[in-house]
Formats: sequence, C-alpha cells, structure tokens
Amino acid sequence: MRFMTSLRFIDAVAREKSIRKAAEKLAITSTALNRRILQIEEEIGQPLFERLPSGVRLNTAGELFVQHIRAQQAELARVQSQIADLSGIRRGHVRVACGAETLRYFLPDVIAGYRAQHDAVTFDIKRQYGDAAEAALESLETDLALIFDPIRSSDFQTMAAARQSVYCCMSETHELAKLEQIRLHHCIDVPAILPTALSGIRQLLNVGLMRRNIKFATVIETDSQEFIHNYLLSEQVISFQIPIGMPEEMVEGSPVNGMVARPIDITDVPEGTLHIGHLRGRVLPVAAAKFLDSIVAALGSRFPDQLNQ
Amino acid sequence: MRFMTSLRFIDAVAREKSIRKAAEKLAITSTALNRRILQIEEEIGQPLFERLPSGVRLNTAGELFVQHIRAQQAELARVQSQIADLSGIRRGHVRVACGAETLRYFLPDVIAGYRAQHDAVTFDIKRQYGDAAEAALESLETDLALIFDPIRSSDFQTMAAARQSVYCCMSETHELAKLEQIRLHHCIDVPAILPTALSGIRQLLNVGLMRRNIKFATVIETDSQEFIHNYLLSEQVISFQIPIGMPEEMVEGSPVNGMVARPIDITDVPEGTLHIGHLRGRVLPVAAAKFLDSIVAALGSRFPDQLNQ
DNA sequence: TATAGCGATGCGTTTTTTGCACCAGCCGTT
DNA sequence: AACGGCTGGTGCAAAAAACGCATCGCTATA
Repeated sequence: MRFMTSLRFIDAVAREKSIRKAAEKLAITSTALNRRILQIEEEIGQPLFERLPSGVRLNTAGELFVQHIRAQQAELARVQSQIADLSGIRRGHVRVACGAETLRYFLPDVIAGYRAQHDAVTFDIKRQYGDAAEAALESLETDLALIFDPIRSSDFQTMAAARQSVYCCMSETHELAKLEQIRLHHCIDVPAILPTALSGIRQLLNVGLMRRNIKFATVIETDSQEFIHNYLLSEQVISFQIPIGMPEEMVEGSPVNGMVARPIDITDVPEGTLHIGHLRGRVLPVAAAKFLDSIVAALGSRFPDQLNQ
Repeated sequence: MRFMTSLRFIDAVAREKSIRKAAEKLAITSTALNRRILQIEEEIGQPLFERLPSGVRLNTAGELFVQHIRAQQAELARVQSQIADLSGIRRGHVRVACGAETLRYFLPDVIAGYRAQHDAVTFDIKRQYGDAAEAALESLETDLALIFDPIRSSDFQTMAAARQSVYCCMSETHELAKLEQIRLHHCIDVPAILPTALSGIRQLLNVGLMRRNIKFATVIETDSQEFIHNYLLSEQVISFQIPIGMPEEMVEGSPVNGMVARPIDITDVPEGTLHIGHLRGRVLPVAAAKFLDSIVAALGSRFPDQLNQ
C-alpha cells in the first residue's frame, strides 16, 4: 500500500525509538527515513519526535498521531479484508495472542479446521501473557486474544469464556496417579515443575498454596510448556495444566503417551476462566471475525456447560 | 497532507463520477489522475470503479473503500485539531449544515461570539435542507447540522433541541398585524409568500392547511429567505417564520424595520423542533466539539424552557 | 456516418525520492 | 582530556516516480 509508507515509517520509528534502527528494519537508508519524517512533521506543523542523543522519542503530538496511524492501519486491513471477502475468496490475515495452554492442542485444531475451509487466510500466532496480550490488543498489534487470567483492562471485550479447573499432570507410574482426585496436601514436598509466575495456572496455584499455607518442592520453573511436557517423562515430577491444554481423553483420566491428569479439588485450587475476545469497540476484519466465530464454536462444543455469554 | 493525495483523488473521482472532470477540479491532467487510480486499484488487487462510456462509477469494493477514505479524512482532521489544540492555539475548521432559519440571526451571532475567543478557527457554512444535511453528515462532508425538520436518519445524534412554533410575518401596516394571534382561517385568500416545500416551516404549514382544508393565495414560492424578507416590505403579503429566524423583539411582538410577527395558534399549525447534532458515533474534532458546546449554550440561553436533553 | 466525450497508453520531461559522504552534538571509555 | 561510537541532520548527484502531451480505442449521440 503505497500511500501508507510514510505512516508505516513513522510507526516503525516510534517503535524502534531510533531513526537509524528503524531504517535498517525497513531496508532503506537512515537519511531517506529521516527526511520523510521531517517532511511529515512539517506538514503537521509540529514535531512529532523529541530528538535525544540516544535516538528519538514521541512527544505528545506524536503520541496522538501514532495512535491515529495504528487505528488507520487496522481500519485499512479491515476494509481490505471486507473487499476481498465480497469477491468470494475469503482472504485475510488474523493475528492472535494466546497463552501457552491453548497453544498446544486447541488453537492448532481450530486453525486447521478454519483453514480447511478458507485457505487464503493466514495467521500470526503470538504467545503472550495476559498483560502483554491486552497491551497488544490496545496497540492494534493483534486482533484476538485468548487469555487464561484475570482480565485487567476494561477495554477487553469477552466474546466467549470457559471455566477451567486445574489438573495435576504426571507420569502414569507416579504415586499420585493412583488417586482419583488430588488434594493440595498430597503434593507437599512432591517434586514439581511449574510455569512462571506470570502464567494464569501459576496464579491460581498460588491462591491455593497461600490459602493452605503449603509449599511445593519446586524443581524447575519455566515458561516453556514444551519443556514441562517433555520433562514429565524423564523424572517423577508433577506439573499442572487446564483441560484446554490437554487431549480430551487425558482430561477424562486415561493415560496419553504415558502421562495422566488428575483433577485437583476445587476447594483447594479455585477454577480460572479462559477469556476469548478482542478490543472493545473495534470492528474486526472479516477474516478475524469469522475465525472468532470458529473459536467460540469450538470452545462451545468442547465445554458446552461452562460457556458463558 | 502529502500521503493523503491519492486518497483525496479517489474521493474526488467518486464524487465527479469522471476522471477527466475530477482532474480538472484537482488541477492536474486526466492521465496523471488516471494512473494514480490504476495504481491504487492494482494495490488493492481489485478495480474500484466501473468504466462506463460516460465516465466511471464506484463498484461495491470502491464504495467500501471510499467510505473508508472519508472516515479516514475525518479522523485525520480530528487528530490534527487535537494536536493543534495542545499547542495552545485553538486552531481548526468547522463545517456546519443548517437551514435558512438559523442562518439569518442565530448562527452569525454564535459564530461571531465563538470566533471572538478563538480566531484561529475557520468555518464553512452550508445551507441545506434536512435530507441533504443528514446525507452530508453521513458522507462526513459536514461536522454539525442544525435541522428544523423531522429527523429521518437514526444516525443523527441530537445534542440539543428546541421546540419552535410558527409565526406569521408581515408589514406592520398589514391588516392581520392588528391581531394578537393568528388563526389559519384568517389567512384564507390572503396573499402569501412561502418557502419551498422542502422547508420545515412549509411542511408544518401544510399539516395545518390539510387539517383545516384551507388554501393560501400563494403569490410567490421561493427558497430564498432573503427574498421573502425584502419582499414583505414591497407588498402587503404574509410570510412565515420561527422564533430562531427572527430578532427577539420581533418574537415579542414589537415591529422591527417595519415588520411584525404574530404567533399562529398551535391548534392550527403544530410546533416543530429544531435539532442540533452530529453523526452518531463520530468523535468530532476539538474545534467542532467546542463550537457545538457554544451552539447548545446559545440555544439554551435563548430558549431556556424548550430545551430538551 | 460523423462527432464528441470517455478512459487507457507510449514516451519524453520534470519533480521527487533515495543513497553516499560528511557534519555537529552527545555520551561513556580510555 | 581525548577518543570512538553513537545519534540525527544536510549537500549533492543518481535513481525513481510522477507528470503532461499526443494519441488510441471505444461508445453514445446527433
């Protein structure tokens, strides 16, 4: 989109906080970029950036203008998607921010199902914790977010939600696997591998641990679910997961690849809520809106009882 | 605004429905304009215009895109206004659509008062009947509208309203001037000069005439209030006006420049409502928003009892 | 059939944008 | 204090884009 270049450039400089760095990313020389910015500042009638010895920074006017640029870009994407839509081919690009829980089984399934019908739609999946996901929605960097977490911003519009209780995962040979339901006091001093403190699961666990004044024997703390998953097979440790992050058979108690899941008593660890939604007041591009419908439907069919709204 | 030229050009072509005519208005050659359009169509991936032997016409995609362009232009204006605002100087441009009634005394007063405080704000005042004014709001050609008329579109957001009853205006030497209040039957066969059928006043009159099955002796029908005003002094005819279109002393019954106004019984001719507002959901530029406040305040001080909302 | 109006296109010219080399200022290190 | 490394800004020539002119093919109208 030719007529957007200058605006994209300004956005890039705002993000990089440096003309030279932005120029490198944009594959042009810094002088060309510099002049484009000077030119637009002249047209606006005011500088948009403060010049610091270490780079540039948006001033108030620039803040307003960049906000406008981003809104404008999102709007253009929406219109383009709408135009592409009416030619029959559902074309488009959907940007999703989600936690690690939905990344393993749920999202791949939904996306594969969606792309089977609309193969001209491309995706950008970004793993982000709740706060970051909300920020990404607000800066229009992402269209949809799946957040298992308390929602902090009132600008988040939930389109579907599912309550999820925490399960304890381990090798099927683990001692605790014999129990039907796990209580937190069973886990005292049991070696555990935990997600980072930013994760929604961890926050729910903390509530239980605080309440019962219990501590795990935390062996490893990591933000990689992949790592947790693999490590469970190598050592007799426990970890934690929510239903959407597991195959259905596993949730029902059957072992999958040598691992089993057992529910934790919800009097010990409270349920959390998985929120699916977008920025309040934003009109999504056609592709994103349709994909959102898919997610909501998939969530509804997998968790028919627990679906709010 | 350099980066808007291509978009402005497309808007112009859409309005003119002809590349050559638009090119003339834009002071470039038709070939240059044509190529810009071809280029953007290529970037979009689809044609935006249908080529007819007599010119061009927007297709569905073009309709969507032009709508986006106009929204985008309005947004840019708003952001620019906001940026100018924070530098202290309240700069900006306000576009108002209004009927003839408010054009005579009310708007000049309000605008003069506003410009006395903010002389960097410029105005564009367009006289338009209700339908046209609403259309102008929707195509973002205008920011505010003052409509004395039934509001047709649900996209019109009324910010203030005042009920206005119809008065009969005439030379102070006219026979009917002796009456304190006019009934429609007094006017039978009295030579009258009327606004066109599009005017709100005329529509209210028609209601009364239909109801009582009365006809005026319509001497002249014109859309020029200026003409009506001048003609009243030259011949013994009656005409009609609402309070906001008259000086206050005249509304109270005193003669002004040899003319008087007498209220018409509202059982004969119903009251109408003057609506002041903007396009629903639109965020106005700073200047327009502040000016709207001024209008609302002025209306409130002039018609304290009749103000809704 | 002739004509006038429309959008599209080839080509030479003008305007704009870009890249290179270089400057001035600031900062932390030597 | 001097240096090197970083920043944004500028003069100038080359590259690229936009433009205007002349002209084509087409259609509706007279």
